[in-house]
Amino acid sequence: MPELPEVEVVRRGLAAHIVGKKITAVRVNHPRAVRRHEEGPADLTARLLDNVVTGTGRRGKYLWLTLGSGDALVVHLGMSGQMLLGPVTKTEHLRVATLLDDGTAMSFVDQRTFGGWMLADLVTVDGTEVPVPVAHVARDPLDPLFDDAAVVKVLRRKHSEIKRQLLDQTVVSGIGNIYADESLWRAKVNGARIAESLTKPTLSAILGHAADVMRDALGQGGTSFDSLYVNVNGESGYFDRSLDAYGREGEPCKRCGAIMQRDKFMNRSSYYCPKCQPRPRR
DNA sequence: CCCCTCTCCTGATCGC
DNA sequence: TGCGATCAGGAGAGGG
Repeated sequence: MPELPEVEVVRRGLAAHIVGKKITAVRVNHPRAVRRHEEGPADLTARLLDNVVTGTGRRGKYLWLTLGSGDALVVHLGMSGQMLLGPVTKTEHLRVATLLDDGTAMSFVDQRTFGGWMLADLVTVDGTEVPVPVAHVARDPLDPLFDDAAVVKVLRRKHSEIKRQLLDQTVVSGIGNIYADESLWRAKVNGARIAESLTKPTLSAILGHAADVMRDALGQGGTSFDSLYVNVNGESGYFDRSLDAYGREGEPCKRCGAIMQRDKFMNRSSYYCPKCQPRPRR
C-alpha cells in the first residue's frame, strides 16, 4: 500500500531512468485508470504522444512527470498502482502502456484501480510549483519547507481524532494507515485521542516520528506486504520486516511486552499497544 | 465551515 | 467444492 516512502522510491526510479526520454506510443487499456483526466482517454493519449519527460515531482502520495509541453502527468498509485519500466510479463492488470524513444516500456499496472493518470497544468502555491490537482494537498513531513509549528497549530484546533487528522492530506500529506499507526506507536499516543486535547510538544513529537519512520522506510526501499507495491523495477520493499505496530495484533509490544491490539475505527484497522497507548475514555 | 460516512474496485481468505 | 461475506484502504463526494 503505497504511502509517501513507496511513492518516493518510485519517483526516484523514474527520475533516474526516463528524464529526457520521449514518449513514442501510448495505449489506455482501462478507461477507469484515466477517469480523473476529464478530457478523456483519447485526449490524454494524444497529448502524451511525442512529449519529452523533463523532470519529476512528488508531494505526499502524488507523483508527477513534467513534460516538454508544460503539462504535468499526475500519477496516483491509489491502493495497488505500480509504475513499471521494462517488459510487463503479467498483463492482467496493465491499465496504461507507453513506449519511450529508447525502447523502454513504461507501464501503469493497478489491480484495484483506485489509482490513475491525468494531465494537468502547473500552478505555484506558497512558492512551490505543483500540478493543479495537487494544489490542495499539504506539504509532507519530508518536504524541506514543511512547517511543523504551523501544522501543530492546525491540529490544536481540531475537534477530531488525531489519527483521522494524520490521514487528512490537507493537514499533512504522505501519511497513510500504516505510517499513522507507526508514528502514533512511537509517540505513545492512541489514535482515538482528540487532536485538540494533545499538547503542542506531543503533536510536534507525532509529526517528528512520522518524518522519522518515513525516512527509515525510504532508506529500506518502502513497505510491502502482498507484492501489490513494487518499485519501478518490480522489486518489493523491505520495511515491513521492521514495523513496530501495523499488523502486529496479538504480538508483544516491542517496547513494553503488552499484547498489541487491533481496533476498528474509520472503517479501518488500527494497531496499538494498550499499555503504551491507552485508549481515551469515551 | 467543520466533521464524518459512504463509495469506488479486485482478489485473497474465511466460514458454512 | 462452491459460494457469499469480509477485508484491505486513498480520497473525493455528499450529508448533517
